Amino acid sequence: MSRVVAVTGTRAGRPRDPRAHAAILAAVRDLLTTVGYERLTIEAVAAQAHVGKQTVYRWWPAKSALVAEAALAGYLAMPRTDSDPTGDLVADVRAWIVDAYGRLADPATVALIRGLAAAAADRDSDADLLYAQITRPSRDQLVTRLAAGVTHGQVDPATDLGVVADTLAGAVLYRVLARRPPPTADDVENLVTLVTAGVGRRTPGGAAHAGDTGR
Amino acid sequence: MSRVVAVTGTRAGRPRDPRAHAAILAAVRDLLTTVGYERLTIEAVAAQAHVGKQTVYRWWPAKSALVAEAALAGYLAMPRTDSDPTGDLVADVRAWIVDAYGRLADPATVALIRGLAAAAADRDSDADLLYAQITRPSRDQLVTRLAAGVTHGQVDPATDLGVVADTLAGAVLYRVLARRPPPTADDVENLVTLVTAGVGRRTPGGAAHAGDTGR
Amino acid sequence: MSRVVAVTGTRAGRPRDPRAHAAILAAVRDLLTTVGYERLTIEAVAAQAHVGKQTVYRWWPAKSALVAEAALAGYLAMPRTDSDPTGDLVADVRAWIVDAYGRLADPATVALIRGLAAAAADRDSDADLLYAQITRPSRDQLVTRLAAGVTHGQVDPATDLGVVADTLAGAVLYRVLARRPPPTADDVENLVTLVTAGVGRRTPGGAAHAGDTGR
Amino acid sequence: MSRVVAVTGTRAGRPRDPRAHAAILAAVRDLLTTVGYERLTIEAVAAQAHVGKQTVYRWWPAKSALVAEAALAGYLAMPRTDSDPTGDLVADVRAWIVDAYGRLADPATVALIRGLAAAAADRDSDADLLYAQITRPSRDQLVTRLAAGVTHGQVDPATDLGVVADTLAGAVLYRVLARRPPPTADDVENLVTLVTAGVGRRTPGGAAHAGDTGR
DNA sequence: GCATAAACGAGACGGTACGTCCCGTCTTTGA
DNA sequence: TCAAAGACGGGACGTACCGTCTCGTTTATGC
Repeated sequence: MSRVVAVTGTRAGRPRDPRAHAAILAAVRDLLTTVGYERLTIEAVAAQAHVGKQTVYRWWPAKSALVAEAALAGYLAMPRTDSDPTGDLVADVRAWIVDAYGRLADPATVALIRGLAAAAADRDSDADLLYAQITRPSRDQLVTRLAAGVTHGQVDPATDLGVVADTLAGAVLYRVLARRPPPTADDVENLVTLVTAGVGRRTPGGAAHAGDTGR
Repeated sequence: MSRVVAVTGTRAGRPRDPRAHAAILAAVRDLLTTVGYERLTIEAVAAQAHVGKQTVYRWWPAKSALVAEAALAGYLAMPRTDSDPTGDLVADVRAWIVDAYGRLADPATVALIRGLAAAAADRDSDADLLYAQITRPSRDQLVTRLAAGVTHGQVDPATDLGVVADTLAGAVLYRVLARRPPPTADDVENLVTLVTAGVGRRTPGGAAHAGDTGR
Repeated sequence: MSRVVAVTGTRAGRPRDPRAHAAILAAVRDLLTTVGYERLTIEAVAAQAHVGKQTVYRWWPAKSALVAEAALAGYLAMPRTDSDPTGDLVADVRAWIVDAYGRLADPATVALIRGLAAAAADRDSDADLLYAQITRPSRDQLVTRLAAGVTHGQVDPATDLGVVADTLAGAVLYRVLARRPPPTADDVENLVTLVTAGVGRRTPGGAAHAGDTGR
Repeated sequence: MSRVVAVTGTRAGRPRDPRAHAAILAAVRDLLTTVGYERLTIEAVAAQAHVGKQTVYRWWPAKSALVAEAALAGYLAMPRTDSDPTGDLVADVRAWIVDAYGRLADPATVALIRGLAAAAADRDSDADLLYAQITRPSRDQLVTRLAAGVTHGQVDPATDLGVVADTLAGAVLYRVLARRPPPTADDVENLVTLVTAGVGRRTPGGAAHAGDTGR
């Protein structure tokens, strides 16, 4: 019957069980890989995690949020962190592209990305947050490499590196969603060429390059 | 998506009612716009179209097929057909990009694209078909313009135009799915620069970029 | 798409399946007997009847309604119809009481009566209807016998037979609900005496009998 | 219903809070009146009493026990204790009946009785205990009055007063559960007649009624 | 014409999952 | 040790849709 509220910040009541939390996210990842986003049900998640449905609903408002957190909680294969920029722009861009497509060899990663795409379609509020989270680490890595290119004089300083990174990330995502076959070595090389040429130093005052003069 | 009718003679029985067919597709488009793919139900489609559920199931096997046909049956805003290549590569690419983003001003178009993305995530079988249908008209138009660029000597003949078109389409699709704000004039210009520079004539025999020559 | 309404009274759509209807009521009776009203769940009813939950909810608004119909649909053991009034008031009343208590030997009957009591507690609207249905056949039979008693001059014509019948029915119901042990022969005899004496011919103008004079 | 406390010395630890105890019972009575037994939940009781659920479960094993104690802890309107037998059998019986029905004017009393009936239906173990507790004070009072009638020669000494009292109590309970409208003055009078006549002095050695005497 | 056949609106069917409520238990902080 | 708070695994609730299955009705072909 005491109505005194604790002064300290720790709330009364049983604290959240981290094991349940982790089991739920693991179940989401498994089910996403096996049955896909549309056929993933919260009922199945709870069952597989040996958890009451209410425990899921207590912490996540919707299936999309669940998938989002599962993806962001370290279950999404991340870019290799050990490949630092070499200073060779072409090699660096090629390495990034190869790495990005390479990670798509893991079915769980592909399933998570597709799930996130579907989740984003369901969550107006933070769709761009979700996409940012998916692509940011990769994107930042690419931006770093391009910035090194600027330093080495291989990349035009006027280039908006963000636009380049987003475009490349979009191209990769597109292949995943459209379920295109993995790119061939030629495809990769063409993409490398497009990007490296596209960001190369340009004559001041003109948006186009030497080809313009051939007109 | 609808059942193929035998070429040899018309079968007996009441023929398919085209009014019901159209009403269903219209209901799909409306519901996609208002509630989105995930919350679109066949029950609601049938109710809104004043049609029995069986009439829907008779002609479409799944929700994704319904959405696909709704998108392909003229409900998806198509690229303007009246803008022929001018021969000015920069202007042509810019026109294409502006046109592509411009069509996204229609909420119904955006809803259909998102719906198709979700449907494709659910249907391995025809994901690339769906994406091809969404992006092909646009994509072909861009390829045509780039090919004109080749003719005019503005585009390197070695360029794989398909890769360029896919990359640009992916970048646009990415912005739609991620619900990014509409691109600014600067964004567009940066994208134009990236692409036009990327496809420009290069020194033969090398993947090296324009910057190489300027050094 | 035709909007013409049929002239006939038969509604469109698939008609109600009487087999599902019967299976549900049978399941209710079984479960009522085995687990009792409180632990009877609609989920279990549907499962046992091999029926979808919605089919139950489509026709019955609540568990209480379900139990009510199960009881009234012939699943409640009824009074023997072959025992006509003999004209001997004491024998007739005794026969009625013995019969009433005898029917309580069937566990299903007892379970149904208890379930109806609980259901009536849940259904303000028609609790007295429910009780009337439970007790009416018995009650009417008793009223018939007492009426014969009036004809034979054994029962005071001023007696409100309904009050008598309700009182006796209430006494029986009370024993069921209170789970009293079955009445002994003496109990029955005492009850017979109470009633037969209570309805006996009285001197006109007075509510009480000879005992009054002792005052 | 609450746990028995050892007589030998007070145990260590915080003593039971009587305010919580009382608040719980009050909440039970309120909820029983407002929502009824079926929709009364322990969760709601705890919330309304500003008490933790565990505090309820610590002292009461089940909803029925809670309702039982609420009824017995002075929340059930009791018979008036100031009306002693006058020696006038008819007046005494009439007073008892009027008093019994009069107490049913209080909605909380009616709700408690209905709740107890439902609880008893759910708990084989103490159904008769519950009923005894509800009806005993009333019942005993009636037996006392009838016993006075025996003394005054108005009641046949062979009468089993318990059977009479139970029958009358059952009749009253029946009206409550069946939600019959309050009895009219005529109904009361008829019931008084039935009982007073039924228990009146009879000719020795026969179960026959007053009418037998040919009067 | 008149049978046959298919499509139609309607809606009941056996099911699955939804998101919520409550069960009875457990685990924390605080008195 | 009791109490308030509140998370936990679990079960049932009543609802929404799924995809299927009758119904009566409508609209065509073909005998």
